[in-house]
Amino acid sequence: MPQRKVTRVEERIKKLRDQINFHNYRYYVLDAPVISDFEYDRLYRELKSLEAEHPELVTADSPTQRVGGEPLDKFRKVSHPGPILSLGNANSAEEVRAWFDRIARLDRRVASASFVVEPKLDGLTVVLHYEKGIFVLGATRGDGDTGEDITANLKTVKSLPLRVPVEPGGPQSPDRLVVRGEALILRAQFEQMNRRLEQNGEKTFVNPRNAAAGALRQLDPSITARRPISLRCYAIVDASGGVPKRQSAVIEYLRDLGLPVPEHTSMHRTLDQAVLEAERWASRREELPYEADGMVIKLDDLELAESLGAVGRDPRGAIAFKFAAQEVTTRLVDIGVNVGRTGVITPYAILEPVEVGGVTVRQATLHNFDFVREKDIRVGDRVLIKRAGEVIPYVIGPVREARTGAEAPYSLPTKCPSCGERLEKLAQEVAVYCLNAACPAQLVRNLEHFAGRGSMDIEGLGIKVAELLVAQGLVTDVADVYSLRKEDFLQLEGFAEKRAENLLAAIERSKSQSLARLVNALGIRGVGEVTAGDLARRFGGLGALSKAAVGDLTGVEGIGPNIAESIVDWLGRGRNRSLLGKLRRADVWPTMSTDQEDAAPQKLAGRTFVLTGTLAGMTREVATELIEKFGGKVTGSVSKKTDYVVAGESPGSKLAKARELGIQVLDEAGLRRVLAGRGR
DNA sequence: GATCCTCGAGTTCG
DNA sequence: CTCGAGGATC
Repeated sequence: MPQRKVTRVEERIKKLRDQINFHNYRYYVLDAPVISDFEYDRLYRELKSLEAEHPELVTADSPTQRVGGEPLDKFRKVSHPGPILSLGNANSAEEVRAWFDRIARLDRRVASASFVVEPKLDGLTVVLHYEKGIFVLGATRGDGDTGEDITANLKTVKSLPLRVPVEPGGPQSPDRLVVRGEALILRAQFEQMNRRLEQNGEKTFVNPRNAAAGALRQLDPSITARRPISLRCYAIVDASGGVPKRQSAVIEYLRDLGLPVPEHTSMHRTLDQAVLEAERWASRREELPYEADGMVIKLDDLELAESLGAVGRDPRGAIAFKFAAQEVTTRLVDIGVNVGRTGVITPYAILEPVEVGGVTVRQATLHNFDFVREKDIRVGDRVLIKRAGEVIPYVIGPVREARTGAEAPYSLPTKCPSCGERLEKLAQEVAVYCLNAACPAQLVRNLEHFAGRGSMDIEGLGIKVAELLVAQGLVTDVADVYSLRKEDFLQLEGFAEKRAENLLAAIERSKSQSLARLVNALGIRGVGEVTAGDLARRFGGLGALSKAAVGDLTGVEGIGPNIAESIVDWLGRGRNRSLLGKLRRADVWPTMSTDQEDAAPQKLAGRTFVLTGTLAGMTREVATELIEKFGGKVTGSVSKKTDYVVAGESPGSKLAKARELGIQVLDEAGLRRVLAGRGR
């Protein structure tokens, strides 16, 4: 080979690679890009075309080589330079202190040691090899001694630098540097990915961990490249030169080399402070950008940690303070069915009781029968239960690997569990219905709804009492509550003088509820609080409403042909006409004058509010009332049309959405200012 | 006709 | 809170 001089093309290629690597780092590691996506694309395309013209200049660390190479037959085995250890677990602060006492007895220096606390990332452990600063090999953890070579897949991970240091001028990497990291998918990206998969009718992933692990074990790297894998590095496994001897310095050193490191690591002078920090995160785990199953407490002094040795695979110098599990498996004992107030039949899971996120779960909804069929959930299965930030636990799906073969596919119920009527599946609907208008289960749910908070608000009439009243035959439709007498209640289980009197008084009070609430209370399909309010304003009374035709109803905002049809259908049924008659005779017949509500100046007219979180000085109901009093509107979800989002304590996803859409966020004081007409 | 928005309905444990 | 579906809007 004749000696070549460095050509202009070569220089340009090198410059482009440096720039692209730098911008990758800004974008994927620091999350702070300095150029637009458009400019980035331009650089990338230029490099790509130069490399196409000069294939001899393509190198392994070129950013264009992230996706490349042919699918593999299988992964090559790789020996790790040292054992990739796991971690001992502690499930409580006491267990952490016990760990500390044990190691303090082994070495007196522990007593005055500092600790680093970092999230215990729930992803796939990877081992990354850099030779002379170039990424040459990436492996899975495997059994801790030997892993699999997944270099091609890891190269598609954008936050993994193909060369370190990324920026010149920082610390230099030793000739050989092997780091330990975690490949994972950020929560936000996981959700985005699943939404996209769902839209395309593809199978979604159960959780970020499985998705990440699955993606990295693909033999075809182009599949991996389509998954939004991220990386966090937190330890040095091996190095040929001097590297920091303290964990806190290691993190900083890795960060300075341009490697992504975990967010929210912290240093503590005492164990107590470290434990406090770990406990603090236990209740705020949702704020971490990725899933973590605990916090790791490590001795900052790595030489001291090393000298303590290990118990089996668990090094003594660190411990994982586990969060209460938010994802567990348990046995599906049976599938039960509920009857809703509209007659919809919904399945629910009866589970072997299991702790999830600090509470014992025995039951969980299965949404609808399509869900059961799609996930192929069978009685006897082990199922994965999740109870994330929300309170409500739900079944994610069966663990197919744990099947014994005895589990039979679930078949739809054919009869109503309450009245035995044949169930019908209406055309074009997911739901299965019990169409028996006199079905006792439906009546119970109807009565519960009628007495509920957004309806007639009868205190003391919940589902238990509703069940008793229906079972005793004291109530055959919701209007019957107004003809109940004290003696009726006294024959019910758990009722004595006082309770009967209280309930009767509550029923009496409910007679003066507004027309809007009464319309809502009737439980007409498709008519809820909002629509009931619209109907009340439009018709002013039940008399006028019951004479309405489809054409009159579709004139009301928010009511289209379907709901109009549903209302007319409800009004036309004999039992409902008799129900209305009973209400009238009981003098439960409110009216609403059209101009009654316009007392306050309508200064918020046309403005839409969304409430999230808990307000300190007022309940959400009060806030809603106030906003509506001034002509404003309160809706449940944030959209472009939302004017204000009012955020209280521990707000939900709506706050994030508001930020995303650039909608003004008010705190409680801000809401008061707006209500008072000051500021905006 | 497609997309965006809003409403309704169902939901668990302590 | 989240989903699905009905309704409104472009």
